[in-house]
Amino acid sequence: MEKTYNPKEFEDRLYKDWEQSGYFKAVRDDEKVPFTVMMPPPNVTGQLHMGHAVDETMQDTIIRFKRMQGYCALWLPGTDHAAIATEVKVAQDLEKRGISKDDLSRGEFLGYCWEWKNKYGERIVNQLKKLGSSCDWSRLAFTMDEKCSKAVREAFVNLYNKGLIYRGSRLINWCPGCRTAISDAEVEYAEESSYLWHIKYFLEGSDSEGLVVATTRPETMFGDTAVAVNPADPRYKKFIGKNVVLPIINKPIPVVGDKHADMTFGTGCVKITPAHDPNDFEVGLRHNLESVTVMNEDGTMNAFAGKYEGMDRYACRKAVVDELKALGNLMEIKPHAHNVGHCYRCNTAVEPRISKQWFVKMDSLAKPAISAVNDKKITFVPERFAKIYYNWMDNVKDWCISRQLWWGHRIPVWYCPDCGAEICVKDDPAVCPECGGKHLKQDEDVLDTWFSSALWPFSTLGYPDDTSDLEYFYPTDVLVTGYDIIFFWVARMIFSGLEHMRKVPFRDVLIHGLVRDEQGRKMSKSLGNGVDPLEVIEKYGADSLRFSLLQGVAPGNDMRYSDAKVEACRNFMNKIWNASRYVIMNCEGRKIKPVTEVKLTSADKWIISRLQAVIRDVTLSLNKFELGIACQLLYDFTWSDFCDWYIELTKSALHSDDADKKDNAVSVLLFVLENTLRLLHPFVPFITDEIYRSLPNTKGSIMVADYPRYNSKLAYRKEAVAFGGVMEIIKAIREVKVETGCAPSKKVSVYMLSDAKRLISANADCIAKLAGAAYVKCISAKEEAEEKSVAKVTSVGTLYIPLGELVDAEKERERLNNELDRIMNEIRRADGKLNNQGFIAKAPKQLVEAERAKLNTFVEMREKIMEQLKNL
RNA sequence: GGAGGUAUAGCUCAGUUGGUUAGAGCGUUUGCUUGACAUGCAAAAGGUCAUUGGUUCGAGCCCAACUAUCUCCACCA
Repeated sequence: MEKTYNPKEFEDRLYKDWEQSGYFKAVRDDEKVPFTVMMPPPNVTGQLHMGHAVDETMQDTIIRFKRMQGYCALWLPGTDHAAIATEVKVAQDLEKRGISKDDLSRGEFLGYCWEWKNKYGERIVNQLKKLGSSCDWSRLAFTMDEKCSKAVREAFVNLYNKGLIYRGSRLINWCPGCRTAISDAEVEYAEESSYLWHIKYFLEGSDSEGLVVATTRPETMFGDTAVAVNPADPRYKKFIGKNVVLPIINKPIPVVGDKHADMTFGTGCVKITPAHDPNDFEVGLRHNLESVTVMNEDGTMNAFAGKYEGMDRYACRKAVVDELKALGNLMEIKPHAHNVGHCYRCNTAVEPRISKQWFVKMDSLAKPAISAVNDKKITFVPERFAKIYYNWMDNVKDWCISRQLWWGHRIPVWYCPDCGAEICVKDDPAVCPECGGKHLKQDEDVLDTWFSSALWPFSTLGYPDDTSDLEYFYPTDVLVTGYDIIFFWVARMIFSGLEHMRKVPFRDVLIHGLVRDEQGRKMSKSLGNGVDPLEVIEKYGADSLRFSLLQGVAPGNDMRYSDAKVEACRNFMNKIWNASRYVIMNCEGRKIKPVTEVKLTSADKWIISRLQAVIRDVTLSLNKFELGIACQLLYDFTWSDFCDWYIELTKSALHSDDADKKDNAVSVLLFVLENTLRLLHPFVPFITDEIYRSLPNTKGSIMVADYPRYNSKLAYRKEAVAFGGVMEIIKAIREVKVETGCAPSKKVSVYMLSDAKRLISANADCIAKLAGAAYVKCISAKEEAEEKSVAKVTSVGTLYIPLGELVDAEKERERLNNELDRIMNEIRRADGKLNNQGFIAKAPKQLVEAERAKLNTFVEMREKIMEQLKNL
């Protein structure tokens, strides 16, 4: 083995080997319990970022853990077509190549999309492999592949036939620059300083009385079909039901009473333009108002604007204001700051526009989806995210599922121009089933991306067919994803699963946070602060990246990425590497025995007991999805307990001439190391397998080894606690050396006055080795120690170290007094607790006992220290 | 406007049914080529756990209020 850990040497090689071995494949096995994870399909818009790396690492860790535990573990990978995002990317890419989307037919454009998908889909798969993802590649899915498309058709037609899908008019966001509808998520709001124009609309038949409306958009007045006032507003109550006259075009419109009008804002009167404002649209529906669209698709005014027809909306605004001023209708202009939506792509101000769209009725779907979480059929981890889910589900509106795009699942509805029929069927119809007409035209729109991703947990397993896989692997077990898509995706999977499968899609939803940059900012393209996981892997190795993304992270919390963290993890990998190197080197020519046949030293019993505790705690943590805690447990055990203590403790045996002792030591070392590697494998798969394969007592890959199980027979509680005393002595000797300025290289003599003579004698060699002593000798009276000794009191006895000239009575007194202060504090604290009647009466007995024992030890130590002080 | 998060060592963060002397990494100080590892070892400094109350025998943890900060949703005629 090389002296330093070099992941590049083995990561790719091991991954190929895993793939060839078929370990990733999940085949139904009725002897085993299934455990299923569906990978949230990354968009094929580009490449994976750090957020994906966290998501995939968590899933891989869980699936590897379950696989080792003997479950039939399926992790199903895939990618998402990401309708609008991809379409925009492809169009941009074509533009760079000098091709305009406008010059292409639908079919031609889709050809380019598939080209794009193949390229980036493959790139994503390669990145997933670099991370070590153990997913079943034979099942790799894509939201637009045949399987998923069939599921989409089925789901759509079923909902349609149930009357849960309908077509209706709605106000949508329209980008006059791109001349396309864009979704709410693609609108970016920015504050703009503008004006609030107060315009007087005269009462019909009056040239003095009227209502003053306040508006930020005077140019839309041609589309006004009412003026609204609050029905509770005493100022305007009397106007409700009367008509006012629109200036310029002199059109009478009614005054309606509607709660939308805020009495405290502006003048309290608001003009209602249902075709150009979402709120006004709602008001229009409530009062049966006409909608008048006054603009063309490109943002210029249309014929309803009369003489302004053809003028740009902003030029028109200015002109209208001027004219109103001239007419005497403009009462006031107030500066006003407000948010204006802009197209995320071309930054043009978005224009609300009425259009016909397809919707899913949400009422009947939402109810069971809410109950499923309420009834704990689905659990969010951490629990608080259930609130976010409820918050959205409780207020959910009908879901607009049509998009004016080309890339996506085309809506399976055909229109017959001959008889006017609307046909929704699973298979493309050749003729109109109503009239036999042959001129059927399919709806031009495609479905919202989330419509297909909502079916992901079952479309990938064969739905709508009744497959054996679907029966075995569905419902899936845990869904791992970021909190940012709880409502976009998680919620939709839940109601879709319940609707189409009659079963929840997963039992647990494990939510993680965002990865931010070192300054805590969101990683984004525009800031250019994104970190490419591949570059990190190249520099530090996949295991280091994986460990750094899991360690020290609480579920659901955001985390910051920093090179320093990955570097620290790389150092940990190096530690594992070198500890293993040490163990393997020492195995040479030794007889390896099962630990049950080894005569165990107290150090052996201590480390084996610690190992059992770690096995128990790591397994518990993993079952609760507390990956960060599990990592910390393993980190501390491996570095501190195993490397810093146990390996050092074995050195005196390994450097001795006693072959039997050496065999024993190596056997225990190997046992602990091998278990540790198996514990670590789900987190850091590469390094653990690489080492595992070179251990003398293993064969095959660690991937398919059993996950360690807690064994109470190997938990030597008493001995492990007693061994703590040995460690305390070692630390005490080291402290004395530092405190007295004794050269670390000087081998001191140590005399122990203690009741635990057997323990100390048995470990005298180890203590000497680790503390840098010549020897450790037990004595029965302090007089047996040499004069001019420094004394140190521990909970297992007093130790004396003769240091001759280095002993400075003054310094010694100070040191002992400091020590005494500390002990006195402890005594006061424990005393206070034990004198508290409430504590004695109500605290658990064990705790009270422990406190008593502690107090006794401290009191003993105090006596000894005071005696030392007297002797000085 | 609505919902939610966070506040613990100089920095980044753990701390999950409330119970040892509140931990880790990085950084800092001191000393070490200690036959696996300087990507290392040893020793140490550094915290009134944002603030104020409350519940409890006992609070970093539970409750209330307050301050700061971040995020999401809705949206401002």
